[in-house]
Parts: sequence; structure tokens; C-alpha cells
Amino acid sequence: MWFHIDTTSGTPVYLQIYQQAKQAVAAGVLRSGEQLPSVRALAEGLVINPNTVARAYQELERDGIIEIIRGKGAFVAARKAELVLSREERLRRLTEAFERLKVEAYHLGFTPEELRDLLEVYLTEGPARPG
Amino acid sequence: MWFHIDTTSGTPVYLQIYQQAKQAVAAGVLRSGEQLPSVRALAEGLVINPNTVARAYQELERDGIIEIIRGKGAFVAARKAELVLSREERLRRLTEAFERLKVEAYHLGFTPEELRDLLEVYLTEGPARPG
Amino acid sequence: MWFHIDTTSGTPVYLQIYQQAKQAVAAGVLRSGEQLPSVRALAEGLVINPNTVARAYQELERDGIIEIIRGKGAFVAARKAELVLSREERLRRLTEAFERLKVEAYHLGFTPEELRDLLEVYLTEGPARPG
Amino acid sequence: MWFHIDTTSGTPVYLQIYQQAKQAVAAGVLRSGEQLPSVRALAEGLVINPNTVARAYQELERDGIIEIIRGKGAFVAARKAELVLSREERLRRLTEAFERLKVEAYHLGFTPEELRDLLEVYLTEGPARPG
DNA sequence: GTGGTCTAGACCACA
DNA sequence: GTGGTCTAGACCACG
Repeated sequence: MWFHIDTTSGTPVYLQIYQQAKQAVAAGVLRSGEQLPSVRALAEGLVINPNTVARAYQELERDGIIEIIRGKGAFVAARKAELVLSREERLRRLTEAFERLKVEAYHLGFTPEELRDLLEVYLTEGPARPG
Repeated sequence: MWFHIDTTSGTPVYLQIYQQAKQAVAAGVLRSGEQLPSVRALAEGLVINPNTVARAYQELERDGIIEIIRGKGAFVAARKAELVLSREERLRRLTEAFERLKVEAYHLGFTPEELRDLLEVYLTEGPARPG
Repeated sequence: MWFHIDTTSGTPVYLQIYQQAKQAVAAGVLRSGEQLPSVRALAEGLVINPNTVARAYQELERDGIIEIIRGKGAFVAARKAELVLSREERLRRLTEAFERLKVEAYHLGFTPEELRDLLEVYLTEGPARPG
Repeated sequence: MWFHIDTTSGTPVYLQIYQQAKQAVAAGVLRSGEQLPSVRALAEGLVINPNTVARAYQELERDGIIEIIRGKGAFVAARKAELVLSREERLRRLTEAFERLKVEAYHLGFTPEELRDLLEVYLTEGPARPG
């Protein structure tokens, strides 16, 4: 399950799915012909309404990113060249994500050093668990 | 007026203002005590309704990022999240930010190892620069 | 619909709704998980604009008193302030409430000693009852 | 200085002064002919704009509760019988204030026992001070 | 001048 | 059906 939904972000849930899927295809994480999780399975996994997933898939199909075949499922469409991201572009986007993390950490009152240490722990040990 | 609104992004306008202001404060572009543009001036500059700007400012105020003084204007507040929120809550929110970063990195086609290496570089050397 | 609005009090309508809901939750009149009237239904019942009710609900949500689920409605949340706010902040806010009580008692002509005695009675015997 | 202003309450500052003064007169804390603090002194003490105090005083005069004599100051007017509160009414209002305190304490996550203990400390030792 | 509240009403997101 | 966003514009509170 590699989707991540933030219900407090203000961005519609269906758009979050749309954007994450579109980016994964553009980055080559999802390859042509590969099958996406079924609407029902993804809705269950994300604990959201199936209509919301369906909406995201419809928009993805409308934009030519996936193909929906009734009775079979949703599949990544043949990739258009202009949708593929260069390594430079991928690095640029990742750096933007780093920046967003730094902003969050700042406003949560963490110093850059604390952020670094906590990230280290997080990446090696995984999310903190209660108990 | 360094705000810019993207009406095609799907993110509510008031949230775009909120995020940009938050980012500007974290980056030191807006300093403690500094005055933000008036609600009406910013609304005019961005060609949006003053209520939308007011909403953004109110959210910024309730998150402790700015202080609004009636009849005077909006000013960048001193940072204080670490005094208001419990450490558990602050860690919980930071971990959520970590999750978002991990998901985005995955969707950009980076492996956890690459992410870790790139973060290491980023945190020690600062943002990558073109050229 | 046990809300009532006093348009002559000077207190904003949205705040009156906020305070009454908060009080109802504290008193156990509204229990965890219970659904509040829909924004539109309450607005109609109180003969006010739906936006005003929505504002009250949003403030209640950001203070962790209710949870709003799009397309479903507003529900009383589980209490969790003690998990989000630091103990220092909670004590600070409680002390402010003490101050307000002291001022009001003074303005009602009670001495600090009377206040203390009456509080003692109140806290041990519960609210005074007529008769 | 027996006024207490809550700038976060949403109730206009001038109204808070008005209500507190009116109640003090009604309860007999302020007696006929007694002088109120000057506009300038009160504004300084409460760290608010003198115009705001002046506005409160004007409303108090308009309602016959005080008399403003240019060059001399503001004085409590002869009390109208209907403005005087019975002991029963004063107790009723104090009980309401107790209730408001309990609601606050509840939502801040304090148990009734904690509230009682903290109140005891507060009333005997005064507000907690840093250090 | 500043921001705050409220209304009326359009249109969107989501179940 | 639910709530969310935005607009246009009136009127108030405050400096």
C-alpha cells in the first residue's frame, strides 16, 4: 500500500490519489500495463469511500494515464513521452519535498539538528511505536 | 507581495496563502514582528476576495504563526509551538511529515536507501544548487 | 435543537453556538460519537446563515471537541486535549479561567474568603438547587 | 485594577469593560458617587487603546450607570433600584461562573479532583509564577 | 485606516 | 444528502 492520504490537508482525497498515481507513473514506479489495486481494495486499505477511489481512477483514465477495463481492473496506460520525468526533475521534486519537511519541523519547534537525529532514527528503526 | 496563487492546483486559495506564509516564516523571509500585507491589500493584489485572505490569516493566527491585532494589522509571531503542544504531539506530527516524504520519494522512484543518502547530502550540504 | 441565540448580547453568534456545544459536551448532554445537527438544519432552526453555523463547527473541530466528516456530518470527538497540549499550556489556560472567576466574583461583591467558601460548598455538594 | 480583559474571547474589549463595570455597580462593589479610574489610567493598566476605554465609558453613561464630568472624571451615578442585584441573583451568577470554569477544566483534560486541588493551590498561593 | 462578523448565494467535494 | 470554498457586499469594532 503505497498511497498516503492526509485528510487534514484540505486537498480533496481523490486528488491526492490522482496526484500520487500520476507521479508514480511519471517516475517509472508504475510501469505500462501494470495493474493498480482494485477500487474496493484500495478504498478498504485507505479507509475511504470507494466512490472516492473510483473518482480518482476516472480522472486518471480521462487524462490517459490509466485504462479501466470493466471486469478486469485498472492498468497503467502506454506512457506518453512528455509524462516521463528526467532524473533531474525527480531530484528537483524530491528537494522540494525536503523543503516542505524542514518547514514543518521548524514550526513544530525542532532544530535542524533534532530533525536530522529524528530522521536518522525514523529511517533506521521505522515509525515510533507506542509501548 | 511575493504570494502567488495557482487556481488550477485544486488546493484551496486560502491554504496556498497559509502555506506560503508559513514557509516564508520558516525560511526567515518573514521575521518575527514583521507586518504582513493588510487583508484588503493582499486581496487586491491577488485579485481574490478579502474574506479568503482573512481566512488564511486566521488559520495562521490559530497556529501561532502570526498575531492579528485589530485595527493595526497582522504580524509574524515569535515561535512557540514547542511551548503549546506536548512533545508527544509534536513528534506525532513530525512523524506524519516523515511519512509524507517517504511516500513522495517512493512515487518519484527513489529507493529507501537512495532517499537516505540524498537526505544525508541535503542536510549536510544544504539544498542542491543548479550548475 | 437546544441551541438558543441572543442577538443582543454582543457575543458573535458563531461563538454562542461554539460555547453551548462545548458546554453540552462537558455536561454529558452530548456524548462521544453523537451526531450534531447538520449545518443547514441548525442554520434553519436558528434562522441564521449556514456559514455562521459552519464557522462554529470548524472552531469546535480545531479545538478537538467535534470531528467533521465530509458528506456525513459532525460528531462529538473523544476528549484528547491532555494529549495535544503540553501540561504547562493546560495549566496556563486553567489559571486564566481562575482569574476570570475571581474577577467575576469580585464584581459580584464577594470577598476572596466568601468565594473560597462558596467554591468549597459548590465542589463538594454540587450546584445549588432552588428550594 | 479589577478589570480583566480577554482579548481572545471574541467579545469586544469595550463590552467587557462595560459589562464588568455594570455588574460591579449592580452588585454594590462600586457605590454611588465613587470615581472610576481615568480613561488614560485604565487604558494604560489594561494595555489597550484609550479610545476603547472611552467607548465603554460612553456606553455606561448612555445607560445611566455612570456620569462623566469633563475635566473631573467618571463617577458612579445614583443607583436605580432595578439595577441592584439581590443576594440570590448574585449567587446565581456566581454559580454560572463556576459552571463555566468546570467546562473549561473538563475540556483541558482535568478531572474534578485535579480542578479542586489546583483551585485550592491557586486561592491560597495566588497565580503560579515561573521560577 | 485596520480586521471581524454576518448574509446571500453560487459551485464543488464527497457518501 | 453532507460539509467546503469562494464571492460580493453590508455593517461593526477598534486605533
